[in-house]
Amino acid sequence: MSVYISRMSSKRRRVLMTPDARRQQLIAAATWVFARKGYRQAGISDIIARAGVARGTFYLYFTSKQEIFVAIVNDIHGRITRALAGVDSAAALAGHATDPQAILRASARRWLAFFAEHRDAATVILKEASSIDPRFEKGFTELRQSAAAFFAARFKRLQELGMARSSMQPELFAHLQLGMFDELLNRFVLRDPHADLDALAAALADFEWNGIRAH
Amino acid sequence: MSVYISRMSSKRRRVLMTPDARRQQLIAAATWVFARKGYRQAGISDIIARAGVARGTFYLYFTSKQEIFVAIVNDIHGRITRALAGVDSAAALAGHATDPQAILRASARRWLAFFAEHRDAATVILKEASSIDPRFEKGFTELRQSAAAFFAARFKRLQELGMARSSMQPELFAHLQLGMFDELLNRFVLRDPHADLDALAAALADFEWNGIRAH
Amino acid sequence: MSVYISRMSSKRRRVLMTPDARRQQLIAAATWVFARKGYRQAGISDIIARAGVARGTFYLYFTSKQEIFVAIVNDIHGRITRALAGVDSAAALAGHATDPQAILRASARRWLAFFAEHRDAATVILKEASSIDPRFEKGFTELRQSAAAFFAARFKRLQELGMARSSMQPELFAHLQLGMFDELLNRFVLRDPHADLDALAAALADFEWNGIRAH
Amino acid sequence: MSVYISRMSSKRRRVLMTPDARRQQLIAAATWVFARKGYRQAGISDIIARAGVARGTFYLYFTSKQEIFVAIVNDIHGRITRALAGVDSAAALAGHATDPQAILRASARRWLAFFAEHRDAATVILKEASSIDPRFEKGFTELRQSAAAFFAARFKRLQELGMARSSMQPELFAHLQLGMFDELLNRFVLRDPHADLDALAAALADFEWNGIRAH
DNA sequence: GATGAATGAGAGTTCATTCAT
DNA sequence: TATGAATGAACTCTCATTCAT
Repeated sequence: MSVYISRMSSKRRRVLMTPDARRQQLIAAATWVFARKGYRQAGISDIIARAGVARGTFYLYFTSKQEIFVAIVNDIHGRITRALAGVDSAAALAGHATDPQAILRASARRWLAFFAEHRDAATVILKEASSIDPRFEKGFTELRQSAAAFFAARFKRLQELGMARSSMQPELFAHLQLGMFDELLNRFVLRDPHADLDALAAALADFEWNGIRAH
Repeated sequence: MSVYISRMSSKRRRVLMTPDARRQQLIAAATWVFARKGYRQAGISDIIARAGVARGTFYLYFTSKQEIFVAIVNDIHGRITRALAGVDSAAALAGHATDPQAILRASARRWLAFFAEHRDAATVILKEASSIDPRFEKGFTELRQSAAAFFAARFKRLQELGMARSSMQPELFAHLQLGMFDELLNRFVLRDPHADLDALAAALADFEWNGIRAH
Repeated sequence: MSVYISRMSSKRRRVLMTPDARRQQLIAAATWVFARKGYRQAGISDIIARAGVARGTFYLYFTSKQEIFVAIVNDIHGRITRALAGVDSAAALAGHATDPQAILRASARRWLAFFAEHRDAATVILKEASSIDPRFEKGFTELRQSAAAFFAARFKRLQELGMARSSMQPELFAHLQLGMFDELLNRFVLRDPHADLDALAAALADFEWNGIRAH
Repeated sequence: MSVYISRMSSKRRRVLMTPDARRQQLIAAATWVFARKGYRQAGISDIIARAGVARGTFYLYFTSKQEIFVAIVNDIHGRITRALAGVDSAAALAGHATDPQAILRASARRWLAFFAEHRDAATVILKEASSIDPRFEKGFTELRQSAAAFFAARFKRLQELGMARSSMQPELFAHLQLGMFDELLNRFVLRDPHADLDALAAALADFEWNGIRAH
């Protein structure tokens, strides 16, 4: 029965695209699939079904499932790196240079927005980052390292300006911040398209700046 | 090839155990395996090899790979629940009731120690918690919920005592705390058997209590 | 439609065998298949269909198609080596020690009979020996080397006894003999179960001994 | 990846050729490829890469991979047929008409030289001749038949002249000769561009004429 | 004519699960 | 109860062939 159904629905119309466009299309499809099924659970079948191409087409652009995954991670890494460059200068330009908490808030807001915009890619990263597959270890480590280094550097600047306590280790703080981001993304942002990013960013910055003590 | 080897060297001695003991033995083996390979990478072969049991025996105790995974999560959930009951009272008993930061520190210290003691189980949880598999969603959600609720409740008590700022939402704080815990465990505790738990707990409590502002 | 047919005819009865027996059965099936289809053309499907086992069963005994091929070649190599040991002594025992042509004839007869008995294996060797696949190069080279060395050694003995011309290089003669054997097998023996091996062996020995000159 | 490389470096210049020239070019490329990789290992990709032609172009000249293979075999068959016509007359012209061994030697020398000159084509024939593929059976059988018939006819002439023993069957001798040729080509000529063809031809003729008996 | 992106049947392989012993 | 040989659906990947440009 399913044989007949597939026979009827198949006979795909051949659609030609430039290699670059097809590649991007496949990366998009794979991101979508990986975000929903996870790397191992997802099959090439899912990806090509989503992209609407034949099996062989996939292997015209990527030599393996692994390769497209790396391509996705690199793609995101690139976007993040580019975004990173803009975050601080943008925050500074916003004229809050003298208000650290405002800087923290603006920065957090931008990060949350960035991942909200790249929901699927962010999901892939968060879901698979802890996967044990050693073939991907490198990509994820670099990604996380980049972020941690960025946060640590910014914190150090605050310390040098005498604004942040010098008793706090920058690297440790960077990781705590990463952990909080992960959780906020996982819990609130990625699950809810209408999450109030402003409120989350404000609360986070407030906590980071003041702690929980009632002064 | 390996067939011959096993035939020659093993010829497993039938070790009789009570059903409960067998079950526990299998859960322990599976925990060890899942922690190292991840749920999907790990095969039944790995588990039975570690347990020293035949293939069929596994299915005498668990109807599927999925089921033993759920059993592991439930097992841990139980341990955590039991541990949770002791954490606060223990902290209180320690006589720091009047020093909130000390309470936070002692509590964090206990949590870190708990997971350090259950390294493999903790690894399984952290690695697979973000797995998308909806069959596991429930177990993980409950686990996390339990922890979040516990943290939120404690924070609320601090607020009621006028020790913590009332502008901070308990639920949000609970999640931030969870995120920081995850990261500390992942980055420092689970990777390093000799991690300095005291220092980590102290730093965490200090940050939670004071934030990063230079007062 | 074929779906239904296969559904009806499938549901294989599960037949248990000892690993050794199953292994031999698979080697036999693969030899049969490779002899008829050639290594690359033949699929695992053909082998398991012939053996009447499931796909997975094959991989229980061989890790790859390549491996079972090597197993076949080794199997034959072993048989040949064992046969080689018997050929000459047997020929000598036959009491023809003083009649070189009779020795050549008896030896040829035995060789032809050996390959006639292992028709499929012989076919595999002859068909695939010239295959370019470098993964099999070694096995075949050894096989051929063994045979060539054996022939060369025997010829040298004849020379030392003053029975064979010393102007003929043993190694070259060994190869010429191999070439003739190949052709006889290919043309006459392997294609025709009723080939007159006595006649072929006699003609070959006659030619080797006397050449074609009318004395 | 290679996609980018080829895009950047190639952008193939449309080289216009007459259909016949294209066809020959493709046959040459395929011969080269098949000789090195074997029929099944070789891909259309290899052939078009060697020919510097697009995928579709190949199918403009040959309807299938199989067809170009047949074309190669026919091509060689034609060359051999043409060469055959010249061999004997040439040998005769050389004035050795009265010395049968010299005729054998000269003939062998010419054959060896012919295949040495068409090394790749010869390799293809020898490697694939034993391929089981029934689609190619015909071509190879004809090829071999032609050669065998030629050798048999010449031998018969020697017999009629009373120079060769009449007890030797011409057809059998023809095949023995073919077998020896195959082996010499395979072992010595095709592997070594500097093989001493004179020596090989002399040794072969000597053996054929005199056998191995010490007279 | 010529191109090369696209196709999809079919290959080899894996592994959770079953069942004869 | 315990065993481990056997199963087969599902997976990743290949490549001769097609066809829109």
